[in-house]
Amino acid sequence: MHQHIRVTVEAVIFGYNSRDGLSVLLVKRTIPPYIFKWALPGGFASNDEPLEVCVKRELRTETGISINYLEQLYTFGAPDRDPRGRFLAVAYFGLVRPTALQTKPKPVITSAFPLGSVSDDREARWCKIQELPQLAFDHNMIIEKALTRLRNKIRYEPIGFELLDSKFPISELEKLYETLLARPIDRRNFQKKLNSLGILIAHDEKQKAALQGRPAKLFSFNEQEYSKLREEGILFEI
Amino acid sequence: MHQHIRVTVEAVIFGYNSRDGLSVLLVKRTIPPYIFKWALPGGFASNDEPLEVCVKRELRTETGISINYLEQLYTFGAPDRDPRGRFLAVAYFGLVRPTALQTKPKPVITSAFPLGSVSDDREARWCKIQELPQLAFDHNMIIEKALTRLRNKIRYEPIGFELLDSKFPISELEKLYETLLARPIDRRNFQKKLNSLGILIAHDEKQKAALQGRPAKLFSFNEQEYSKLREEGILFEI
DNA sequence: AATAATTGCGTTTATGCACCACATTCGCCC
DNA sequence: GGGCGAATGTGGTGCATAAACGCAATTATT
Repeated sequence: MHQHIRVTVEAVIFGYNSRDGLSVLLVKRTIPPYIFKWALPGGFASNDEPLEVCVKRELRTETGISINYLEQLYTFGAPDRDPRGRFLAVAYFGLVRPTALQTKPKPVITSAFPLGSVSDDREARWCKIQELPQLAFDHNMIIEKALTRLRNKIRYEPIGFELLDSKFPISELEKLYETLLARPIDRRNFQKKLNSLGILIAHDEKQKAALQGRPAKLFSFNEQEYSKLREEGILFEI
Repeated sequence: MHQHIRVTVEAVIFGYNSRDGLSVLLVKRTIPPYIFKWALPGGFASNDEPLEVCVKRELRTETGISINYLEQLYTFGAPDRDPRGRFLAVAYFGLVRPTALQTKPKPVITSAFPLGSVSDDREARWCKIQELPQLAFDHNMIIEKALTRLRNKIRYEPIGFELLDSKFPISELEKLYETLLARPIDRRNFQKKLNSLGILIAHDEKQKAALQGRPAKLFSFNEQEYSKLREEGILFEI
């Protein structure tokens, strides 16, 4: 008997800012099944492209978002996960900087919505992780898996930086970790740890427009130093 | 244009003993492409089964090995990874106990061979990871990925136990970790750590047939206690 | 009975983490 | 301008845990 399995790629894209916490990028479906339901951006895999290229293309056309980090998450293949028949979903997991969060994600097909407008027929949006609606297919489960991966991975790989602007105050990084790990972190020990690792580059600039209090120094992630440490077997751990 | 992507499942099955170190289960291909080359056990995904069920079935029919732990590893989808056309390989990652390593893996496929027969033209075997030949397709790369996963995972999840007999001396576990992490571990601290976690059950039995030296007490993994600790947020770390 | 090998348990030293104290630098208000 | 609130930068201390090391106990071998 001949094999008949179709393949889609899906993307769980996380964004973060200190006001809203963690958000996920969603698109509204325009065709059945699950028409008008929110879903993960994604679509059919093409016959000749690498899977990762497919995801990036779908993301670009469906949301116009430029991603900062992308890795494969998991392949979902339950026989009944799609009413149309047997579908594999190769899910990816991505991160964007806060600047991408501020701009409204918009399909490139339609002309741009004015920034900040909230129209009911919009087709892509950021949704806070705590406020996720019921999504199409098994997409809630996919996000759950991506969240678990994110929470585990930031503890031993420096991917948290990918969720912040390239220059950031340490307190921002700390708040990010507190949000994701759901536990308080000692400000001073956190700073001391990062300083002793030497994977931060201090800048002369200072944070502008702090709401109140002393403006913080800005830092950026020292990728060179990190890969050097990695080779020496010293690992990042929070 | 219509999508035409076929799907296979592949399994990287690891076995361990203190004499040979880590080994991988291989099967010899009997059809082109790569005919007579060694490859990972696997095959076409069926239309209506969950992927994991497919892998287990293929493993049973191709090698007769009973596996002890199985999880999804990664989906390989480079457009040129199979000369026959576009193929996705959903790779799984599994572990067996040493008893499975001692018995020669044998295909149960054809009715031509009686079940227990061990013919010289056998098509499945264990291969030490240091002695891997060039395999069919991208299977060397798949094993590389599985190895990385194994080495990382044993550090924070108790899957090392799945590579040992259900009752084992602590020194066996320690040697396993030394082999996989490729660094020496202090015997006494290792033992203390496991004892303080309380995830080992001590047995009255002692190791039989030690080559020399004092026979060691036998222990087994306390799954109940481990899942209890897990719920309390205390995690396993070596 | 001496020796080698390996296990089991204890002691000391170093490191990391929770917690405290205080100076510094900004905005804001009087 | 000076005091105040709020947040950042930097130093330090005590405790718990991990790393490093010592040594006796148990077995096979000779």
